[in-house]
Formats: sequence, structure tokens, C-alpha cells
Amino acid sequence: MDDRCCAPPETALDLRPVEGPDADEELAALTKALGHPARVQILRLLTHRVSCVCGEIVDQLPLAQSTVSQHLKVLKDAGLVRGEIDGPRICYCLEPRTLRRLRALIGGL
Amino acid sequence: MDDRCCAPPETALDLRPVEGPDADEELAALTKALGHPARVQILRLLTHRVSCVCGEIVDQLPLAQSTVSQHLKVLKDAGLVRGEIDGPRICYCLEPRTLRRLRALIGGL
DNA sequence: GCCATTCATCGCCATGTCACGATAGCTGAT
DNA sequence: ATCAGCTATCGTGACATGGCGATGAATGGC
Repeated sequence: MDDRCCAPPETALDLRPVEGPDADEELAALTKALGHPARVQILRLLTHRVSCVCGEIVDQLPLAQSTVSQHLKVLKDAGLVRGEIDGPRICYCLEPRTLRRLRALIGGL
Repeated sequence: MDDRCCAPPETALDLRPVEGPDADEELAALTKALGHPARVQILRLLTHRVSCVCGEIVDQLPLAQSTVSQHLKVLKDAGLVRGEIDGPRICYCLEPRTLRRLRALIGGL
């Protein structure tokens, strides 16, 4: 249950600035991706189960499979989540690097 | 220029939980409010000028006055910003309490 | 090869967001 | 009282988002 299926720990730190036009755009994109209750819940699920979850997410949310898939796409496009193929199913897990980056950007406010 | 026009320092700390359904909704609402480049820029302006800014915000952004006013409304409804009437103009300033809350919620991920 | 499972994608519809100009409400000065 | 300046709100149009069911593509097992 808690075997990880995707992540290399990825501990390199991010040296990009937390201010300026690029940072503003980046922060806006990340918060926009997070700006929906279902997506927050998905991220929360992924933080709680140490390892990656696949379509169990669908079972945990009161939404259709296609809707959940769209939300996952938003999170993936924002870089907050990564999906890797694991046999017939797909294994999603957090991208801690991006989460750290988000914290840094918000901290810069 | 750096005379404050609204804020009582407001240092009471927020004891509400950073997880659970309510926290999810709250985080989604706050990040949604932040999820637009113009609104990030507005917040950034308000952090940089120590005091509150009023319609100078309009001058700093490449947007019409009505558009900026709408963005300010979004930020105000989310509690990230406060506006107080100051003579003929309106003085906006950050709500550091809400910003701290946002940091706490993101930290809870 | 064939089927069942899993997930992504497509259309579709309803609703929300973003931008604008125009208008209305307040306030302080004349 | 009137006028000028500042801001909020309204109405509108273009576009994005969120939700769903249906369809498609890939995989593992039979």
C-alpha cells in the first residue's frame, strides 16, 4: 500500500526568484490549478496515502470518472502531480518540488 | 506615503484546523481568488508599498478601471484585502491575517 | 485473437470568468 | 448648489470552466 511507484526524492532546491513578472504568472497558474475543492481534495488524498493512488481517487470523490480525469489533467499540467503508467492503470503521485515552489511563492507575498 | 490608513496589527493567531472538508473549501476559495496574474500583481503592489494604495493600482496595471475594481472585489470577498473609505478615494491594504491563514493551509499540504 | 478493465478524450450544455465602456453614487472643493 | 474626481456597479460579449455520458486507446488475462 505504501510502496512508491513514481517518485525519485528530488531534493534539489529551486533558486528561481519569488518575485517579478514571471513569478507572478507562475503563482497565478499554480493557485488557479488549486482553486477548486475537488482538486484540493485530490491533492490531500495524495499526501495522505504515502504512495501513489490511481483510480481510487474516483471512488473517494462524488464525481464521475471523466470529471476526475479532467481535474487530474489540470493538476498534472500545473506540475503539481505526476502520473506514471503502471500496468493497466495509472499511478498518480505528488510532485513535492512544485509544492515546495508554491510554498516559496506564497511565502514571498 | 507610508502612513497606514486601515490596519490594526491584528496579531491573534488562527486556531482553525488546516485539514478536513472546511479547510479544503477554504483553501480552494483562497487560491481561486489568487488564481489570476492581475490579482497576484495587485497583492504584490500592496505588499511593497507599506501603506495602502488606492487608485494608483489602476495606473500600475494595463487594465481598465472597471476591470481592476472587479479584481479588487474578488480579493476583498476572499478576505485577502480590505478597503476603507479615505475621503474621496478608497484605501486598500492587505489583510495579513488571511495571508497567514493561506500560508498555513498550503503548509498543511 | 478476444474480452474486460482502466483511463483519457470528445461532444455537449450550463454556468462562470474576464474584459470593456457606460453609468451612477460619493465626496470635497468651488 | 454645483462641479470635478474617484470608485463601484451594470450590461454585454467572448471565452473558459465544470459537469456528464459516450466513445476510444492501451493493457493484462483468458
